[in-house]
Amino acid sequence: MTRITNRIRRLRFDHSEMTQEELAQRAGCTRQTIIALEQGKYVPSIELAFKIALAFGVTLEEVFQYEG
Amino acid sequence: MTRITNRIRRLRFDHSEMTQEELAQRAGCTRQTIIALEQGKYVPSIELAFKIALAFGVTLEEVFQYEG
DNA sequence: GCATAATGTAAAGTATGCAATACATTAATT
DNA sequence: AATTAATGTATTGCATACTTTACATTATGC
Repeated sequence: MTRITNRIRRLRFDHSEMTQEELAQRAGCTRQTIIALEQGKYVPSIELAFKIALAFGVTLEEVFQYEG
Repeated sequence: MTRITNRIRRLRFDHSEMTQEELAQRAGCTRQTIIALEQGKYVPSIELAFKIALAFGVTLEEVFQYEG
């Protein structure tokens, strides 16, 4: 019932097809976490959300959206 | 060891001294959660962070900062 | 066909966000 | 001084983010 969506998978491919592994390393989390996030299995903490946005060089809102 | 800070308390006073109770109601959480957040006792979920930003009418980054 | 890279699935354990409840303290007003 | 509003402290409990480890599947290239 969360209202948070993300564009991680799309952003990965927009960024020269960055692999899940590489994104995980850049964001300082495990590959499993990236997989789960892409599949919408859970919503990241704010800290991880910021790190992922940083890994892509975009703002948090460009990666994660709140569907009010 | 989290690197997340917030400006909730300042924003409350910038918004006609909104009380913790009123902010809690607008954000859909309890007053205890607002208190704990202001005291830096924990970091909110992304969902709550978005709701708080909405309550103030600002972006998430204007409320929460990642100290890289 | 085989090797390798990329992605996916599964399960167990730790840490913590947040609610809920109850009580204490500090203004501010009359 | 007494009342009320605002803020703070403390505790219990549940849900879930995230890690770790291990194994399975699906490309892609030689």
